Amino acid sequence: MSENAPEYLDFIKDAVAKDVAEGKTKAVRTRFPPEPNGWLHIGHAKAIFVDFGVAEYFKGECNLRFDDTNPEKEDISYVEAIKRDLRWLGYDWADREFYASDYYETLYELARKLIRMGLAYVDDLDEDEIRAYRGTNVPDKNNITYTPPGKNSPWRERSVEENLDLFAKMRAGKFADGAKTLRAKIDMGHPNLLMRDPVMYRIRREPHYRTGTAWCIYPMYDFQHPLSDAIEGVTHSLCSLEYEIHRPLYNWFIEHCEVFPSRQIEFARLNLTRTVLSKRLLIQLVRDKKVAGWDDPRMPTIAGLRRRGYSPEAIRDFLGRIGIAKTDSMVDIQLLEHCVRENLNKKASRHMAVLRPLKLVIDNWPKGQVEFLEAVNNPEDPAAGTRKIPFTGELFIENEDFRELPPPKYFRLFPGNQVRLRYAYIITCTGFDKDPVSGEITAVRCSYDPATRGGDAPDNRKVKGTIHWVSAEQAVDFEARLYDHLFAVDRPMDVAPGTSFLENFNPQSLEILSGAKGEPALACVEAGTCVQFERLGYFCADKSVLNADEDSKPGALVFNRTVGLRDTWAKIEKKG
RNA sequence: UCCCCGGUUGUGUAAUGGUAGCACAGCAGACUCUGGAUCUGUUUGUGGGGGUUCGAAUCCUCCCUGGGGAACCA
Repeated sequence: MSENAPEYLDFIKDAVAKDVAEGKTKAVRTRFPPEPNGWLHIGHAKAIFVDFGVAEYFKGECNLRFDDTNPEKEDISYVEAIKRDLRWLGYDWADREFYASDYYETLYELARKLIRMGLAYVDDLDEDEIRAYRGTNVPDKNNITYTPPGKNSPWRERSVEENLDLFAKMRAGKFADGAKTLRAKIDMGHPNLLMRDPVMYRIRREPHYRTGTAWCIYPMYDFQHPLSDAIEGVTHSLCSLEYEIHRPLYNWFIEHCEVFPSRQIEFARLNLTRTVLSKRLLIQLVRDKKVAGWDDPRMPTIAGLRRRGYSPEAIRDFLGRIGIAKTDSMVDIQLLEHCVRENLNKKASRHMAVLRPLKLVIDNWPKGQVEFLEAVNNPEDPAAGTRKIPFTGELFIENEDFRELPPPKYFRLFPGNQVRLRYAYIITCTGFDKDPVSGEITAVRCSYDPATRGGDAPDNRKVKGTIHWVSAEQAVDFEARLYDHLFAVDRPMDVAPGTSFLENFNPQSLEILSGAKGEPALACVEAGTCVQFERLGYFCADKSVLNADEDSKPGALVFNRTVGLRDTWAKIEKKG
């Protein structure tokens, strides 16, 4: 699973290795803790790669734990989706599938333990009062904000007995939602605001997707997470940078609850150019109908990438290359694209397809004759074999492979020029038909050289251009969906204040071509399979996880462009 | 304001006091029945000042700069 693993240790493995060497850790155990409130995306994949990767490197185990302590947002459907994507990515958690919600009773007892130790108390302050007492930023007389020390809650010094009694009543539903909280008694003057008596439990009469109405109090992340780790014997709790400031609190709960000490280590989350990786923003794209859904092939979700044609190997290769560090970074999406190309180049079988068909007529071709020409399925993999493709006197070629007036360095078809039809014959362009009204070129005319069958030139003459084609009569029709980056700029979030990132949405992120033509073999490509259309790019027969009846199938073929081939010509043309 | 964490070519990431390397991108060339693939070559970097040291990306210090935090979310 760690193909392309670098030979050096990243800073996390380095730290874990030291813990092992010093005997602090015997068997390494990590965990991947998704909250079941959304779909997994490539950013999560990095976390998965780190969590499972570190465990694997030290021959330990990584648990899957659903961090489900907020009943308002979570749902079983997300659990299923997360497990599906995790498996697809190639990860296995065996029987170690856990839920923080299974720990509610233990967590409750640990909270009582803290109360008995005089380290937790029931507070009657409401939400706004808690914020005010905490000492959130306030503007002073010069309108400069500052952070004053917090003030103790008037309920902070309740007796252990009273706290125990009130906490039991909270659980029993004797109080209204939000009327009381259980708080850790730490230090209202602490410079780290999170240490100013954080809330451990809140009252919320919201049915939970797993525990139903059994509980009306729910534990908060800061209290629950370190203890869930402890319950599972997690030795290293790896998370993103934003939790760095939570670490003192994480350690405080471990120390005072006197439980198994897990070590939290933080690393930078993934950012990718020309897309967004935040659940909130992704939801907005779906809600505003900018994309067709969570598994729209433009989405950076695992399901979106899969539908786009990305393979798990390509994604893992990418994750291995970007490295792990504490620097906030913005990875160029071209690296991801490089990884798919490299992966698909090795395994995708080649086909010929024409996206924007232009009729090509071979005037000296024997009328009605059909020949079957041999084509290799994958030049990178001889074992993939060959296939026969029908060839006739009426073909479709790519519209952009013909120019009435060729620009400099253009070596495809133009009047008088020779090109090779891939695997077929060398032809010479003799002219073209033009609609006198619209000025549109309706057909290109040429003659073929019978001595060049298969595409070889017996006289060794140099033919610079080779273009792809499809025999008109035998062609299968399909719909091509050409996908491009979701956003037209590298950093979609960089917008003027008051404007939305949606301003940067790329209107050309999807182009649908309904009249595409392909060689007959395309009719049998199964939904979900990726192929290369020669000279065009990698395409994946559409397959959605949501509605199977929309899948690509014979008679209704749909191919999604995963990524185009490297296009040197486009660069030349751009430079002029 | 306060607290925490960062700054190595265009973008990521190594070098753990001892020759600043790798990948992607870029550029140039070779080869090619995909303007693909492959191969070769190549441009660009330690945020700044001071200090310690024979020697500093690395240690100290000040400054600059970026990110994060101040939810009864995770």
